[in-house]
Amino acid sequence: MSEKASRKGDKREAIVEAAIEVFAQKGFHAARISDVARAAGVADGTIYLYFDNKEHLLLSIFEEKMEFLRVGLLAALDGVDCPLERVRVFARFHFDSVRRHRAVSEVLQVELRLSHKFLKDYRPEKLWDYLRVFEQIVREGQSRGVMRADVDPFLAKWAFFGALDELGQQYVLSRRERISPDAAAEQVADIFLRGMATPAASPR
Amino acid sequence: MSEKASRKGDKREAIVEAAIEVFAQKGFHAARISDVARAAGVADGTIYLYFDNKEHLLLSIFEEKMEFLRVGLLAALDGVDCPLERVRVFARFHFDSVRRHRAVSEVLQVELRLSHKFLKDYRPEKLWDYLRVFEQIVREGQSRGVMRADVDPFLAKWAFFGALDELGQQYVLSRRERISPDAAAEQVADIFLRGMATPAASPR
Amino acid sequence: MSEKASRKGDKREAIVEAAIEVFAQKGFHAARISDVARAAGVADGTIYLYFDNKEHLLLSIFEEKMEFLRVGLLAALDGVDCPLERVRVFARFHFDSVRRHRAVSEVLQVELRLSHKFLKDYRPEKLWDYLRVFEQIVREGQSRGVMRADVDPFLAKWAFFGALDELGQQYVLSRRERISPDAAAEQVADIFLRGMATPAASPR
Amino acid sequence: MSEKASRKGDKREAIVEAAIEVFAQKGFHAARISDVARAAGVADGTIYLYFDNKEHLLLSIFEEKMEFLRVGLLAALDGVDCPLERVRVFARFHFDSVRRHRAVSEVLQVELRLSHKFLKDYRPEKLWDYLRVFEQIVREGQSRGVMRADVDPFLAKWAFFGALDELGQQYVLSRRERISPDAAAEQVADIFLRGMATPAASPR
DNA sequence: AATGAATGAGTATTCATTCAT
DNA sequence: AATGAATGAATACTCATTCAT
Repeated sequence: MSEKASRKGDKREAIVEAAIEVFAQKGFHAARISDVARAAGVADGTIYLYFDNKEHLLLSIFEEKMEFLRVGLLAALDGVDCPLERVRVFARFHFDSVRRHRAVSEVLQVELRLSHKFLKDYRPEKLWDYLRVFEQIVREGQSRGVMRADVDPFLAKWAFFGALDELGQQYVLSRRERISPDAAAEQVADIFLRGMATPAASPR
Repeated sequence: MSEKASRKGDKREAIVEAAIEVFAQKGFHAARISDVARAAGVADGTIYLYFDNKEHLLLSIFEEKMEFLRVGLLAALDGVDCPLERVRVFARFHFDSVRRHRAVSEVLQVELRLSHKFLKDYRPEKLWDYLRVFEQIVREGQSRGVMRADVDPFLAKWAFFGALDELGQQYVLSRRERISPDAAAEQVADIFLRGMATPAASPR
Repeated sequence: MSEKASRKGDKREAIVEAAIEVFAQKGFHAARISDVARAAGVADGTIYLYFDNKEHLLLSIFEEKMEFLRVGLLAALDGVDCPLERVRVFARFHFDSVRRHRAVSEVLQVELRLSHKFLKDYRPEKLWDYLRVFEQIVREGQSRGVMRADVDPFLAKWAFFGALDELGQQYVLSRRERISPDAAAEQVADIFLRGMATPAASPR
Repeated sequence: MSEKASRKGDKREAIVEAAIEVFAQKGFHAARISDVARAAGVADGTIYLYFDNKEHLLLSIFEEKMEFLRVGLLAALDGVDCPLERVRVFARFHFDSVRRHRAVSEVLQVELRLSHKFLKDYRPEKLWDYLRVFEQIVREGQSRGVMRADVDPFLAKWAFFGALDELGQQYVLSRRERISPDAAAEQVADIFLRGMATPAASPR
């Protein structure tokens, strides 16, 4: 990779990281492009060489970080065979990511929801990819007979994500650490695991 | 009630209902005060006789509708004794409300989150009141021995709300009716009910 | 005078006095009609029964207080024969009025100048009447030979008023009492008196 | 000076000059920022690159023009030794400036007073600098024995300025030229000169 | 005469985006 | 590629005034 290309990558990366910090701190709407530019050490106009507009910058963060999350999730699940156990690993991985990348999580969970585009027009394929992993776990659990056949994988997927995301939000937004990510992971895992397991497979 | 008082109430009510429709349709940010005023059949300035500013109008909708929701919930729960059954009634009531008051739900679930103030500064006491009902159900279930003692009522509450809210959002935002509120209610109820029940109390 | 008429006068008077206080305190522009109404103990609309509009209220204050000032000036000058001495009495009377009616002075000197209408369109006849007294003093002084014939009474009048008004403003606006109204009166009187006197009539 | 610097200076200068014309013609309050922008040939937003807000623009005009005035005054006084004569030169210079920069004078004398901030909060140091020249003339005249020792330089300064300013206002605001700046200068000079001179130094 | 709820015109300011250099 | 000065659209809010009661 040439020096120039390297610099190019650096600059784009600097903007993304600066944007995450600025968006997490001030919120997407209150954050000005010039704030991000200053934090990234570039000129305002430079941002537009890498991103179409302010919203696209937010969406790029979303896409890249969700993909990063999905890859990490697959790695965490690697070697875990039992579908019930995989549910627990999923929950643990999610809350662990929230804890380790707090600013990123705040942007993903809070600011991204603010984007009307995201909610109404944008199709968050990367989120769907991430959650499809859960859906697969359920289907596998059902075919193995450890999860109830009358669980709707599609609905369960959104319910599971809602639970993770809401607790993640409460964790990120609460200054006082009223929520332990570890405890949250186990609680959500316990509930969904037992909630979806067949009586035979259910832990006592 | 005197003619005057009646009219006065009507005007405020008209503004609130108009705001719900306009916010649901155009989104809080895109909605202009003059849009709300026109829809309510009042002058722009009149809105400021009843609400401090645009954001306060949104928050007022939240407060009033959440309170309405909580009262309805208590009525729905009235006469249902078993804590496990009460969880199911809660879920059913929630999705029923979403279906019946779609615009309100869209504002509460989607547009409200646009408000940075709501997310960062505002303390949504009315939401907490609504969810506290669930927390009480869990505590009662635990003292009756039908719910596991190692369920954390606080965490379970937010997980439950996250599941309800996420599915509610998917329902409200999806134009194609991929999600049936009835099915969603039963799924969430099933999962949480079984997920929190003691083995003895768990349905087979 | 009937009770009703009396009340009517009282209400108008209350508005005028309230307006003087409010205008002096907050400034004409920053003062809201509702501020004046509250201070006067009447409804907003009531003010419009007595005054055409906000500006007219200010102008009415000006007219009435300037007339009051002119009458007081004539009384103060009564019995003072020597034109040079009359100049001194004028200066003393002016600063004495400023001191005794500070709020009124602030409105007259400061806020009134803010009225574009006053400066561009409005013809402040009452001010002219007040200052015409000075012009007459000069003319009398000239015909008696105690004031120089090459003094232009018209120009001298405005110069004299400018001096009085500027010092009055400095007095009213300075929180720290850097200016003594008494000293100011004597200084202005001394300068104009000697400045306009013939060498023969000039005090040594 | 580089091309860039030149253009940059031009743009700011263009805004200042445009503002003077627009403020003089329509008045500060009636003038819209977009009026100034159009007159200056720039976009509305550009004005905010150089000035914090509308009021700051007015104050900047004041500062710059008062400084310009003071420098010109010192040049006019250069070589004039006698304090009494310097008073006359001051008066002539002032009215000459008013005549030659009518729009500037109108803004300084009339529109500036519209600013509540100017009157109540702002400390017009540049005006003080300008008038301090007069105060120095008086002190010098006293130490040379050509001006009465009982003249208060501070009070005389404000009286003198009041006279100049009031006549300047009457000149600027009167469409019909009822006031000759030359005559006004001589009148004010004559009165203050004789009014402050010692009997020995007083012109016959 | 008095009220005060309702009106709605009017505008400074922000900031994402562009583009000449 | 990078800059950053310049642009200009877009809108919540105020408050003098009105008028039905």
